[in-house]
Amino acid sequence: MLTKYNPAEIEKKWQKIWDEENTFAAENGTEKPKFYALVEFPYPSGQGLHVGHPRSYTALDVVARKRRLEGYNVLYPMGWDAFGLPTENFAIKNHIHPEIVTKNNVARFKSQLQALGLSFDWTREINTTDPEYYKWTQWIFLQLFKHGLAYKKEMSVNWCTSCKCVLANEEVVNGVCERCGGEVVHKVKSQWMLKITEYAQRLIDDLDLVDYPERVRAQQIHWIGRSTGAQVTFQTTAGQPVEIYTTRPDTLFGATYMVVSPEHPLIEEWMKSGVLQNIDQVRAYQEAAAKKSDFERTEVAKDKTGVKLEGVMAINPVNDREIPIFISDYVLVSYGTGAIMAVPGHDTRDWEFAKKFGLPIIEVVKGGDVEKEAFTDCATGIMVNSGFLDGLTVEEAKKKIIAFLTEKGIGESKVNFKLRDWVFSRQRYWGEPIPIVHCPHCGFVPVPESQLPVRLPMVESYEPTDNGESPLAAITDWVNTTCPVCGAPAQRETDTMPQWGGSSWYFLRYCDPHNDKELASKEALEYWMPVNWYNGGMEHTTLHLLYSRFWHKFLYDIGVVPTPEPYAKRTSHGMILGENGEKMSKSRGNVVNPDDIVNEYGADTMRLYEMFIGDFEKAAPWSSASIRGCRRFLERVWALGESLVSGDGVRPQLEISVNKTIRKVGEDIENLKYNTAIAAMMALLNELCDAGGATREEYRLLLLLLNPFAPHMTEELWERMGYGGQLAHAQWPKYDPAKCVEETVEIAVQINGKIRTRLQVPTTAGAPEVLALAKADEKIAPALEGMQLVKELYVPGKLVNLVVKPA
RNA sequence: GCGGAUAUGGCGGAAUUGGCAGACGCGUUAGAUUCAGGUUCUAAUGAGCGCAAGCUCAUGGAGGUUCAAGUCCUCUUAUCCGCACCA
Repeated sequence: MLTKYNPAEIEKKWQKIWDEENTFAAENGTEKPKFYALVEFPYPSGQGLHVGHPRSYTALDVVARKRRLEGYNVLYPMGWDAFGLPTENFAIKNHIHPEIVTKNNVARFKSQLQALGLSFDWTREINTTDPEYYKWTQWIFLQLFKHGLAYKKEMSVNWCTSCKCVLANEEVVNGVCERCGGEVVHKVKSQWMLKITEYAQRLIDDLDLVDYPERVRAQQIHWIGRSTGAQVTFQTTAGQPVEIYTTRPDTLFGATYMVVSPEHPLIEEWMKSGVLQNIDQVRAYQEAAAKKSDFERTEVAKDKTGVKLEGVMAINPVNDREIPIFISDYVLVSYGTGAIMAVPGHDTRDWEFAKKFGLPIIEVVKGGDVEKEAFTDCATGIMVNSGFLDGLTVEEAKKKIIAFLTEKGIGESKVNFKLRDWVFSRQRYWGEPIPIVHCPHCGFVPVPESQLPVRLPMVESYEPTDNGESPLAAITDWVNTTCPVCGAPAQRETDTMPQWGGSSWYFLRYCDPHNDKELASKEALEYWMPVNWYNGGMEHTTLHLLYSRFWHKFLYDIGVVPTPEPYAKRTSHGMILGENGEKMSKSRGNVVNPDDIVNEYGADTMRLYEMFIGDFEKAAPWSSASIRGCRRFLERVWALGESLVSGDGVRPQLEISVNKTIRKVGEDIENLKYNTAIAAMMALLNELCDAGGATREEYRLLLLLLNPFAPHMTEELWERMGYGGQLAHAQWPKYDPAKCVEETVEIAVQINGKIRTRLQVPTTAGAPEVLALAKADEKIAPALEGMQLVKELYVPGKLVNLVVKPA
């Protein structure tokens, strides 16, 4: 063969062949076992591919390629999550239509991905901005609407002043916009909402049905934030009762005041009815609270503020004591009932507030010093100053008080979630139009399914407006329509969906991407779902991952999909950092462009390096020095093929190494341990070189093992060596467990836990035999002289430990 | 503050149920080859002591359990990620 390894040439060659032959196309409706591998489809940004993308894509490509060799029908698809703000902003700035921008970006991304030799089934490529795709995104929205899970609500929302757009709670990070870092303020707007809260419990419970990493599980559970407590009714001197929520109903006797959020609706009533005496003061506080941005609100979270409501008192239902009512922004209108009973003795926030406003602090659980700080540790305490609860433990008191409240009809046990409903409206152009018509007579009317998709109108200007209206609102001949029910003049909904819409079900579309009758056929879904292995970033844990589980559960409930969960197994890769250990970013100047790496070293080296860089689940800094080691390894593999040694099959002295490597590479790939799988292949290569070269069969096995990582090079060598057919259609090698065991093992011999010598013993030797050998050893025997043998241990295949003491 | 994780050579990282710490790679050093340089090959490479056989110390820190601890327990420090007035 005697040619130099030239990745540029052979990579192009094989990419062309794979493309022309559709080598990696998945088949619907075969008898073969299926395997559905999925990676998060990218947002085709203007910057092109990042070196972080291939880490995830290559990892599952390795799995997908291995599964194919193992005889599976593999679905490993790719597509584009192409709606979104950066495209729209770029389009506005450069006066190019977002559709064109998207097309260009997709073309660039696709060629970059293809240059990496990823075995995606490109016949199933999808694009969320394709009307044939978003038709079904809209269809799902209509089903949600018809089942009462999509509703419109006047509410205070997060408004990004820079994007000029509403954000979901999940999109607000540290009080600023997750995407652009812009200031987020509150704005009261009428918004489409999705009732994800209806699924809160199931989104927690069904985590037991799937295989997710602990950190993902924990983060989702924490985000959903279930708590159990009680809702209790407090009467007031003004007449109207106030409902409060507490997780500590046992401390009810210690409630010395009440706090309601500044937005609590009862305040308006008390103003109107005239019972409230300090209206001006209360108004001023409400306005100040409303004006604060999310950022300020979290910044100044330390110091408690508030105003007492003069003229109205609440009545503690267990002892009929009148207690004052305050408003304070430490109570959130959106959680629980927007009102709390304050127990300063046993809640830190209440304690701070009570100290500041000079309110009484009553100890109701013994064990702390409530004058010094709130005693919140409820596990140990015994109830005091609590009437009929005195002497009980906290747990007993909780049960007893809830029984008491329930019997009197003034309270009940109650579960609350931190999870809020999903704000689903965006006031931007480049998104799926929400398929609803506003009719003055009929209200919100769904667009008939036969009229889907509601296409985005082609327009000249799609700039966001300062008044908070969608740019679509200005396109009157699109907005004005007729009511599908009564035929009267009506108007289209002008808000669009958030980017999370299209990505909440895309994995279903891959099963049957060209279906124009359904989002995917029943047969296709039953065959392919659930996704067997889904890899993606941690940043999507509380956004995409939660949203898509919610949509999927809904679709399951209405009989569209066959599984309660979309993804059987989820894994998460670590980030690839810049060479300086910091996150890669343009401003830090540490960005590595994958194109440059492919050009300089080839795609196979790039793939191999990204899999070898470190623990797959952890962040790892890029190293331009280390990547050379990967290229060197491939060159050595190449060179090994040039001088095969004669011999049939695997030579006896290499049988064990070869079998062990086959086992290790296979197992490591399944366990996300790509780095050690590669290390094992490197070790085998070293051994083959030490043995003077590889036989034809040994080399063939090495190429098979390496193929998922370096598919082009191994395919080329497979052809040159004439192993027959294409490697892509070959069979993954099997190992013989009997041949993974050496004939002799090296045993460490310790005296009192310190290693004295090493011994070769037959693998089959039993404990007495090995111990006898050890004790007779020339290094060990003298050391045992005059000592008393207290204990002798033999760990099979590992070590002997002789415990001695002076006789 | 709460939740999750991490800490091992100069660097990235290995290490089944507790059982020989540092696999594999990078880097470095020496030598060989080629030479304009890179490439390639061989050897060495945790630290300290020793001519050597060898010894001692080493997995963020301090204790503990154990014949045996990177691994288990307690405390502690640092870093990263997520959440954060959620009653």
